Amino acid sequence: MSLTARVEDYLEAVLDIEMSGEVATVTQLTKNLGVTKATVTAALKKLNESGLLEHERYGDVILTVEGRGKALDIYRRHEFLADFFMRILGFSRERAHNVACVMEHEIDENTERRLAAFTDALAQAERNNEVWLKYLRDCMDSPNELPTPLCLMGDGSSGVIARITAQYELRRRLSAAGFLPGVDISDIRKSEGLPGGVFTFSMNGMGIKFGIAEASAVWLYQPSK
Amino acid sequence: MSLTARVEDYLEAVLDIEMSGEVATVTQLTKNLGVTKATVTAALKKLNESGLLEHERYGDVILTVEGRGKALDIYRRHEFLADFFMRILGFSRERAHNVACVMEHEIDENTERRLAAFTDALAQAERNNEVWLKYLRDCMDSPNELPTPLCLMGDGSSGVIARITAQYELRRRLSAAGFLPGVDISDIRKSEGLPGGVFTFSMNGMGIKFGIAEASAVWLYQPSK
DNA sequence: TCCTCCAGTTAGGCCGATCAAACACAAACG
DNA sequence: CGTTTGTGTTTGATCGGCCTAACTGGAGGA
Repeated sequence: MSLTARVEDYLEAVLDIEMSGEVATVTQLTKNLGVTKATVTAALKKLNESGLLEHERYGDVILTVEGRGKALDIYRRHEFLADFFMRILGFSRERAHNVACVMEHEIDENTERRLAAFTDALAQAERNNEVWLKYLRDCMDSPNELPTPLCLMGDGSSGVIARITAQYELRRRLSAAGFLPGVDISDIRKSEGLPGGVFTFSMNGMGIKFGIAEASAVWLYQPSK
Repeated sequence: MSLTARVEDYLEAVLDIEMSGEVATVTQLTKNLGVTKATVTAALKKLNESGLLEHERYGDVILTVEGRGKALDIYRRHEFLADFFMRILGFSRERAHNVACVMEHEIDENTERRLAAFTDALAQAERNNEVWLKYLRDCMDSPNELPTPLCLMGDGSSGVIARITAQYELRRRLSAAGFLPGVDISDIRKSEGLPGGVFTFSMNGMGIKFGIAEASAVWLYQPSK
C-alpha cells in the first residue's frame, strides 16, 4: 500500500521533530505543517494504521522501525534537494525548501544518487576554488531575460538564439544546421501549410523554413526594448 | 485570482497541443493529461470563467491573449526544467518531465532565471568540451551509496563523512572544525543529555561531542557491508 | 431521411485534505 | 477534591479533482 505525497509529509515532519530533539506531539505537527489539529489527528490515524508510527489516544507520536526508515528516505531526499538548490543554484532558503518539498515525492533512488553525486562533485570543486565554478556563479548572478520560443514570436520580429530545448535527433539536426546560442534570427513569419504552420525567417542571410516541432524547440531573446 | 497547480496543467496542455500543430479538443486533452472527458470539461469551464481560454459548448478550445501568456510562462518553465534535468543531470526523459511537472508550479521568475543561466553556462561548457564537465558526468554515472545522518547511525558504528547539509554559521563551524567529506568517524554513541541527546564519536583520534543539530547535518557513508 | 457513431456534456458520487466547532481528557493549581 | 487550562479528538461540512453512467449534438453513411 503506497502513501500519498501528503501523508509522507507528515511522516517526514515527525522525524524532523525527533531530530530537533523534541517529542513529536499533535501541536508540534500543526506548527510545522501549518494545518489544524483535527487534520493532524486524521493523518496520524492513517499512518498508525499503515504501521509506520505508534500513536495511542492522547499519547506521544513514535515512529516504528519501518516508519523511521521511510521517513529517513524522504528526509534525505529533502535535505539533499534543498542543499542542492541552495548551495549550487543559489535559491533562497524558502524557495529551496518549497521546491524540495514537492520534488522529494517524485524522484527515485537512482535519480537521487545522480543528483547527490553532482552536488558532491561541485562541492569538491568549490573547496578547490575552481575557476569555472566562480564563472558559473557569476553567470547566475547576472541572468538574462527569459526567452520566447520561435513559434510564438511576433510576425516580422527578430531575436538572438538563447537555447535549444530538444533531445536526441532533433537536437543534433539543429546544432548541425548551425542553430546555436548567440546566432541572429530575423524577419520571422508564420504562414499556413503543414499542421501547426510553417515558420520562415533568415539566419546569416539564408532563408530557412521550420515546422512547428523545430519552431518550439528554438528559444530566442527578444531584442532589448 | 490565482489558479491551482492542476488547472495550470490544463492550460499548459492546451498550449502544448497548439504547438504540436493540432487544434486542442477535449479528447486530445484527455489523452495528454490522462483523465476522462468529464474531468477535462470541468477544468475547461473553470479556465473559461477565468478568461484564459474560449470554449463554447461543443466548440474548439482557443487560448485568449492572457491565457497564452500564462501558458507560455508555464511551458517555458517546464521545458527549461526538463531540459536541465535531462541534459545536465542525465535523468530519464520520463522522470525529468515528471519532476518538471511538479516544480514548474513552485518556482518564481527570478529562480527560473538563475536556473536557465546555470543550464546555459553548462551547455556552453559542453560545446567547448571542458574537461571538468566530463568529470562531473563520470561522477554521476558511478554514484555512491546514499549516506545516513550521524544522529541515525547505530550505536558503536563508524563511517566516512559524505557531506554536510547545513547553511551559513553551522556549515562554517563544521568545516572549520575539520568535518569534510572523506574523513573517518568511529565509535559513534548516543547518550542522554540535552534535548535530542548527545552524540559522541572519535575523529582523527579525537573525542568529539555533538548536539542534535550538528548530528543531523553530518552525513556518513556506512562501511561497505 | 433516418440511423449510427463519435465527441462532448451533465449529473451524481467518491476520496483525500482540509477546517470550525464542540467535546473529552489530563495535569496542575487553588 | 473540584476547577481551570491547554492538548487532543470527534463530528460534520467544504472543496478540488476525479470517475462512471447516462445523456445530447452533430456529421457521415445506408
